[in-house]
Amino acid sequence: MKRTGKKRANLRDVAKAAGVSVATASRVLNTPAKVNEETRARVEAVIAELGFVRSAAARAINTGRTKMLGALIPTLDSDIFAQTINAIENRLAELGFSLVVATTDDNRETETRKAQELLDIGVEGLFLSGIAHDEALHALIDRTKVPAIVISYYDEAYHLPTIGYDNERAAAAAVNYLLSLGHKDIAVVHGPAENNDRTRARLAGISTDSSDRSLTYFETDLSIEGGAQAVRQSFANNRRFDAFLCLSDVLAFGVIFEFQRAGLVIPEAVSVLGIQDLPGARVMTPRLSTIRLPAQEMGAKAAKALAHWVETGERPAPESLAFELVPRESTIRR
Amino acid sequence: MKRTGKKRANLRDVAKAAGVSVATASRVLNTPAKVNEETRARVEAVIAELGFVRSAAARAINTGRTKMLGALIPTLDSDIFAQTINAIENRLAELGFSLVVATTDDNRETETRKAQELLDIGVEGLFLSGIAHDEALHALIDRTKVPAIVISYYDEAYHLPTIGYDNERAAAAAVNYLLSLGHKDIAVVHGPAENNDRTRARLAGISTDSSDRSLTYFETDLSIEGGAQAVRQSFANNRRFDAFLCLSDVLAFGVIFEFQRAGLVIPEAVSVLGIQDLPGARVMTPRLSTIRLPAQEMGAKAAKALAHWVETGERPAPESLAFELVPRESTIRR
DNA sequence: CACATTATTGAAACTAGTTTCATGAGAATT
DNA sequence: AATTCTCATGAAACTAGTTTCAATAATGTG
Repeated sequence: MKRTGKKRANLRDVAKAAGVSVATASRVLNTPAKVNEETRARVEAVIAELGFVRSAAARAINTGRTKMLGALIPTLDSDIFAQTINAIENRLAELGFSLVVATTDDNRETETRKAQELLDIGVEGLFLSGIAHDEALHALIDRTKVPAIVISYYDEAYHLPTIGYDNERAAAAAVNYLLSLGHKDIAVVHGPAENNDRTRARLAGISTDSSDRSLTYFETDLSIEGGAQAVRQSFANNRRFDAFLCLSDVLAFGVIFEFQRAGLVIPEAVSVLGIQDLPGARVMTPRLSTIRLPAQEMGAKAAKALAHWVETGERPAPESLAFELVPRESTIRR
Repeated sequence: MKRTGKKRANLRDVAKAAGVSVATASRVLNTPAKVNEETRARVEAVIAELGFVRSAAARAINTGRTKMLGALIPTLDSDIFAQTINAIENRLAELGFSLVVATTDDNRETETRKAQELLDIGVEGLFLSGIAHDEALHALIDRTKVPAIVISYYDEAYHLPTIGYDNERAAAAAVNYLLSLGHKDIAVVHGPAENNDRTRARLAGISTDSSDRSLTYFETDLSIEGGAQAVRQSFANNRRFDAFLCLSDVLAFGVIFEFQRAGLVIPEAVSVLGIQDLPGARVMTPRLSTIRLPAQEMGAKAAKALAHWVETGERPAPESLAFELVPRESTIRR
């Protein structure tokens, strides 16, 4: 182990320099009201002088508190989680918690491993994305009893509290809107369904039980480029649709860009509908019609709920956040 | 404080149950080779049975290691940092470190406060964005001697190692490219300069010492909407330009969308150049010409450098990452 | 002025591990 | 057979704090 010159000052050093006991020095840090004003001033002066920083580890060992929470998310390299994580971090900072992020690449083993690592470093609670997880992760949560809440998903019946929107109903609202506009022949563009329960729930929401409509599925990368690819594939198949229902705004961006590249005008040539309402959606040309998911609100509520759970031991109730159809310029009646 | 039923098993419990000393139990965890095979098996069985998880805090208190690093970034709610942070987290995970993120809103006091909090919870190193920081933050870093490296910025002379690109030269390359295309009357769109040294460095790189060119500045929000606003303002002033130089891709997106809204065709009506090369840049229509900044590479290198510094005490050398002009469809010779 | 109450403070125990040092048992060397 | 060495192990010290308990000192009450 390295030893960078003189070691850091600890509470004993402070106590000695201030001529008090470690107990009193500790009190200055934790319950200053219980310490005589003069003594407190003296100790505080020494603390400043020595540049004393109390060890979080030693503190945690006694109180059992680390004030850290962990978030397991598929990736940070995507607008989709940015708002949520940002909102979580902001709210958590207000509540005095720190956020440790870990990305899973939508891989369940990775998720379980990283969850274990987060617990190892002492996080007091976990944010999970969606409800598809390894059995081992469930076992880990059961065994350690660590508070864990699920975001981006709402399912009242799930064994962990979920705070999110109902992906299935959001997707259903999306198709219904397109149907209400008279679209019959719809292309559905979605990201990988295999390991992504949010995508699966959305797919479930647009079930094709009626015969007066046709749904054609394009599974692609969950990215702008992925959306563009889906359109290129439809061109290659020489297939025209009334509308493109994109299960995520990023896909819709790619779809629109690719149609524009082909010289086609949205929404006259085809209606395009997204889900999410990313910041770019209302600025792009044409402005993207979409189902707005309250990412920010979700992050804030999830942060508050998990912090409260950790603080009080009271398990929060699941919360369903309302999504909202935001019709803009990329959809038109047919 | 809460007491959730029976408390968690600790090493003493394990030792007692296995009929060994805590020293031996500790050895099973840390230096299993030094323990007799039978004894080890017995202890391991007890560990599994009791569901023992060693406390990271107690461990950290002894070793002084938390294996956590902190990142201070302006915001997570922006594509700009997503790639970098994602790359950092990925690389760090490989190296056995966890990442704690803290957002600063480009506010220096917030940054200093959160830096202190990160140190309080025991991070062993810090990632900072850019070189504009509070004096108090510098003092904190000096005092605690915590390894800290700066990303998104390259300045060999800076008192902390910088790993990033030369914002000034990147911006210079951008103007020079526009000038080389014959553009004389250029609108420069940039985000808030006040608290953002990257923006300031980029502005410095496009100094207007020559008289055969004109630069008109639009300071706006660093967002897609901000870019759109700049264009609306230029319309309101009835002002036409040869080109829009956007000091960030997000601004360029907004600029292009707003021109398209006005029915103008890019690049025929006006050239638009960005800086960054976000994922959407090469997919949008028209594909955005930009200066590519190696965000991913930067994140990976920064992660490696800081981890190495923390592990070995060897301060890394500053690294300048090459930016690259990526001419695409949004610029044209005039 | 005697007694009760409150405010300060320190010694020591305690948190959950790691690590040093000493000891005893075998094994290897001379 | 005596000595040396290695291996396995435990006791106790140590990390850096918090907290309990007891002991003063100071103040208030009757």
